[in-house]
Amino acid sequence: MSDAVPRRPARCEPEPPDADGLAGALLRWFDGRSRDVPWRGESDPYRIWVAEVMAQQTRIDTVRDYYGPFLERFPDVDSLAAAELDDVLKAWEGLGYYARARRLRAAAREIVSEYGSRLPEEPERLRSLPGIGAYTAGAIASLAFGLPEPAVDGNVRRVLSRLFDLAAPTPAALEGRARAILDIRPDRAADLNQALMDLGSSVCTPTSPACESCPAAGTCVALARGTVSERPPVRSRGPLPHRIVATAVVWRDGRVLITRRPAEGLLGGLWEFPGGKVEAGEAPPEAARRELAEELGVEIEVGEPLGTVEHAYSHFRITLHAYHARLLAGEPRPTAADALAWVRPRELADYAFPAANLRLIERLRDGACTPPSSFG
DNA sequence: AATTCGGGGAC
DNA sequence: GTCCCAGAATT
Repeated sequence: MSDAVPRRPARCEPEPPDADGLAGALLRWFDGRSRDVPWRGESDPYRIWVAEVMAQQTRIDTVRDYYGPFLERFPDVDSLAAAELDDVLKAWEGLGYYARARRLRAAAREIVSEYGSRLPEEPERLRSLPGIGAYTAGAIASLAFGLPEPAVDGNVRRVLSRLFDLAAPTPAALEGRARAILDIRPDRAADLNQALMDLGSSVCTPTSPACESCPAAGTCVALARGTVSERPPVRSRGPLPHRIVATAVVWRDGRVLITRRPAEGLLGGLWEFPGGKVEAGEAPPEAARRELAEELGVEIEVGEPLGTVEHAYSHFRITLHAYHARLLAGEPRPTAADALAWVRPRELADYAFPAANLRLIERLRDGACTPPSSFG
């Protein structure tokens, strides 16, 4: 792969970083650092796999809060494979990207049935499992099995883009550069991968990187050329769409109605209070009545507001208007949702909810878990 | 190559 | 407010 080899520089440009010296510099720097990622020191491939999936697009400090409890709940591949999806999602509640939890469980079942409950070592086989892409396959192969496989995450992409001053590198090009570094010390591939990631998160940061204290500053082409702030390029996004949503907390005999979202798609498999989009020119209570009629086939009376929640997702933001309500006619049947349940307020803690709904549940608890007197 | 898919922390 | 995070899957 020709991309793996740095091109010869034009005259009067800095020497290209030689992978040889670079690997040594990275390892010396890495060896002197405190090791604080939650799975550092782990040798169980299962536990490393769980950590890497949790870490996808998620900060380490966030993963830290979920990692221990998840492993306590699901200590090995077999326990995860045998678990109900609802229970896995509950352990994932608040982490986001809930397809990860569904795929993690699906992959566990495949590992049990196809691999005798042991993760395969080969990157290609890892890559074929649900939820394991190029990065995670390389991370597991190197961290758990010691193979010299690249693991290019967002940090490494930024570090390599700067070290080699690459304006728009393809994934294959980045993996080639990473592999060239690993091949110098294949015996320490895991440490080199982690050094590149750690460097990106602590020194070679997106804005105001600490180049003066970077172990690779001497061979960084972008630093020499003054292009660090342009590597990698930022692509600006447009303004976030804004959705206004109305939801109903329907009470009956001291229980509230919740519905489960379809497994696929946004917030797949999570529970929520039923409701939907407020159409133009529509008042939120009116929207709540219409949505429950359409989705559950019931007529409701909308009562006093429970509160309003603002919440931002990656690609849009919502304003959530919630109201106490009660049934007037009909027995709810899930059509858009794939299940429903009547639960006591304190039992809500047993179900996995999106963050915005958790804010509503908080308010229910502040209200002593009781409906307005008129809805008792 | 572009989109979808969460949530939160840093700035 | 914007950006980005130890990305994967789909189109």
